Amino acid sequence: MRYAGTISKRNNNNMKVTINDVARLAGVSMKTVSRVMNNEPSVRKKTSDKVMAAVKELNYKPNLAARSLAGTKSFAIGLVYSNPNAYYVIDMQNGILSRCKEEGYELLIHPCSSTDENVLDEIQTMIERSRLSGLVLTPPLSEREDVIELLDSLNINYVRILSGREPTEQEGKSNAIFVNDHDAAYQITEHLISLGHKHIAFITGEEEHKSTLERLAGYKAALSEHNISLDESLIFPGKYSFESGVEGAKAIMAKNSKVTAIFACNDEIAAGALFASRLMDIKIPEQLSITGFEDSPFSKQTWPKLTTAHQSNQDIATQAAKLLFANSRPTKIKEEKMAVCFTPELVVRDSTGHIA
Amino acid sequence: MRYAGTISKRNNNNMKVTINDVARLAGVSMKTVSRVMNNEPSVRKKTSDKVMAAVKELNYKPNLAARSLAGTKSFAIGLVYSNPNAYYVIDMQNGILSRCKEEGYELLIHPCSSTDENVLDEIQTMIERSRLSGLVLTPPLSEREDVIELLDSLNINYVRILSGREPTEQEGKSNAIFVNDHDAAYQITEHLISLGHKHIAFITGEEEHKSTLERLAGYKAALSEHNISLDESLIFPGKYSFESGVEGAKAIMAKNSKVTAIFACNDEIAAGALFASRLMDIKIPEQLSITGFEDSPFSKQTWPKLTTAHQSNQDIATQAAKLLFANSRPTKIKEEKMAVCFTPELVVRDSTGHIA
DNA sequence: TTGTCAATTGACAGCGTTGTCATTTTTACT
DNA sequence: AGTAAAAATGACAACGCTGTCAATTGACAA
Repeated sequence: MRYAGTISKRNNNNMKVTINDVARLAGVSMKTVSRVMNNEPSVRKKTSDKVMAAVKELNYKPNLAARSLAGTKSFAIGLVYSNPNAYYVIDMQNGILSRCKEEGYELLIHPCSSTDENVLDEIQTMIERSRLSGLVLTPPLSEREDVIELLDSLNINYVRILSGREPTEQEGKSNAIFVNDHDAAYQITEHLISLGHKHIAFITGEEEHKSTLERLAGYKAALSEHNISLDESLIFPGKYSFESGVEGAKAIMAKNSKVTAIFACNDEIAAGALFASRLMDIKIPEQLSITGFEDSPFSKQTWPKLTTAHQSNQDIATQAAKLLFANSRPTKIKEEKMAVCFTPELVVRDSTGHIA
Repeated sequence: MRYAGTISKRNNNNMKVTINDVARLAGVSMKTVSRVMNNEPSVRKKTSDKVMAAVKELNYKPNLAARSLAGTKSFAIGLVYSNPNAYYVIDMQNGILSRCKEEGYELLIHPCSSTDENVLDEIQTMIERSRLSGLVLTPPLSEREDVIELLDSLNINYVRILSGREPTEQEGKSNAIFVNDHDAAYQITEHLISLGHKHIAFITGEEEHKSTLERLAGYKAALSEHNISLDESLIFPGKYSFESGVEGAKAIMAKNSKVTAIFACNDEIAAGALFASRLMDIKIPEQLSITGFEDSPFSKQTWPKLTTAHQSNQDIATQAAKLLFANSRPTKIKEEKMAVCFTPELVVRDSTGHIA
C-alpha cells in the first residue's frame, strides 16, 4: 500500500529541534518563542510571524515533558473507567480525544475494576506521577464518594459523567455532565404503554449504578402517570449483561404469563432477552415487546432490531472534556455555552409492537 | 457507596515529594535514590532498604516528566490504530496496558483514520512531542510501508501486529507478532467441508487488509486440498462490516442456489449474513451454514451462535508489548521465550451443520 | 597492616521548557 | 521633542530527575 497524500517535506534530520534553535533562527529569545507557542498576549504580530516561520522551517515540536516540568500545565488528562462495555469506552475515548487534539493534550487511559480495593491508590498514583491536569470520570466510579473525596483532597480538576437531571444537592455543580436517564426511561415506558402494554417487566442493571435507579424511577413514574399500578414482582434484578437478559427474560416469562413487554435496562440485556425469547419460541414483537437502552451499534443488528433510547456517548464525552478544559482555564469562564445535560431519545425500531 | 478496602495512610499533605526529600530522609544522595528507583545494580542491600523505607514513608512517586526529560527513556509508549472494531481496540488496549502497568509505563492511544492523508504527520508529531519510547501498530496501519519507513527514519522502537505465518522476506523479523489467519481459515473451511459442504461462498473484508488475503488464501488452500474446484463467482468482495454481510449474503443467495455455506471474513460480516438469512427466511444451519472469524463477544449472542475462529486479541497485545519492552532493553535479549505467532482456533457453535 | 581493585556512592551539570522579573521598545500625551 | 506609561522582549533560574565521572568505601590478598 502506498501513501496517497502529498509527500510532505518531512524534517527527518533526526536531530531534536529545540526551542533554542527556533529562537536563534527567528532572531528572538527563547522566551518569546515560548510565548508564541503558548498563544500568550504581548507578542507583536511581526515577531510572531517570524517565529512561526522558523517553527515551520525547522518543524519544531515542543517537548511535552519539558513543558510540563517547567510549567504548571501537564498536557495530559486522564480517563478512568471500570465499565466493561467496549462500545461505551471507545466512544468516551474518542469523544475526549477529539477535544484533546484541539487543545494539544494527550489522554492517559486507565481501566480498572471497580471492585478492586486499590482503585484509590491507583488513581492517586496515576495523577501524581504524571502530574495530570485533569480527569474525566465515568460511572460507576464517578458516583463513588471516596473517589471524589480523594480527587478533592488532591486538589485536581475533574469532570464527572453522572446519571441524573440536575446538579444535585451535592456541591458538584460545575464539574459534571448529566445524562437524564429518568426521562428517557419515562419515554420508553410511555411508548410501551401507548402500544397497549400494561404488564411491563423490568430487568435492572447493577444497582450500584445510579443509571439503574434512574431508569427504574423513570419507568415507575410513567406507570404511575398512566395509572398503571406498579407490580414489584415484575422487576427482575440483573446486571448490565447479555446473560442477565437471558436469565431475566426466562425468569419473567416463566412465572408471569401476563407480561407483554420487557423494559431491559440496556441493549445488552435486551439482546439477551431477545435470545431467550428465541429459546422459548416467543415471537418478538407479536407476543412480547422488548426495549433496550443506549442504542449500541448492535441494537440495529439484532433480530428484530431493538427499540431503544439513543445516547451519543461520544458527544457526552466531548462535552465532558470541554468542561474540563474550560474549568482549568484561568477564570476565562463561560466562553461558550455548554450542554451539561443530555436526554437520550427514544428510537422506535422493530422489537416493540401493539399488544396482540 | 463506600470504599471497601483498608484505609491506606494516604499522604495527602498536598506537597510534592521530590527525590531530594527522600534522599535527605534516607541520608543518601539523590543519585542513590534514583538508582534504587530504577533497579540499577551496585546498590548495597542496606542502602536500598533505607531508601525504600523513606520512599514508603513519604509516599514518593517519581515524576514522569522529569524522568523522561533527564533520562533517555520516556515512560510512555503509543498505540496507533485505525480499526473501527470496538472490541478489537479495547482488547488491544487492555493487553498492552497490562504490560505497561508492570513496567511503569503509560500508554498514549492514537486512533486515526487510515484514509486520512495526515496519518504520517500525526504519528510523527505524536512520537516527537511525547518522545515516545515505543509504538505498537495494528493492522492495517502495521502493513503500510510508508508508516514503517517513517518509523525507521525516526529511529523509534516499534512492534507490528501482522497477518501471516512467519517473518516474511522483509527485514521486520524481530519486531512483529504474527496472526496466522491462513491456517485458521483453512481449519474453518475444512470444518465446513467435513460437514459435506462443497459450494462454499466467501465474503471478504477490505482487500487492503492482509488478513483478508490470508483468510482467502487459507480458504482456497483447503478447497484445493480437498479437491473442490474453486468457483471465483462465489467470492463476494465486501468490507468488515455488518452491512457488508447483509448485502453479501443477499447477493450470494440471489444468484447461486447451490451455495450451502458462507465463510464470512469476520464475525460482523457473519452476523450480517445471519440477519439477511432471516430476511430471506433461510434457516440456519439447516439450509445454510455460516462461519465468522475472531470470536467477538457477540458471536455468542447471535442466533444461532456463530461458529468462528477464536483469537485472543488481548494475549496478542500483551505479547506485542512484551516484545516491545524486550527490544528496548539494552541487549538483555531473550529473557523469556515469547510467542510471536498465534493461530486462531476453530470454535464450533451453532451456525454450521451437516448439509441437508 | 597495607595496597590494590572493585563495588558503592556522591557532586554536579544539564535535559527543554516556562515563570519571574528586569530591560528595552513603542505608544500616547504634553 | 520630551516624558511617562504601557507594551514587548529578554536574561536567567528553576522544574525534578538522570548521566557522567570523580570520590569514597569495602574486600581481599600479601
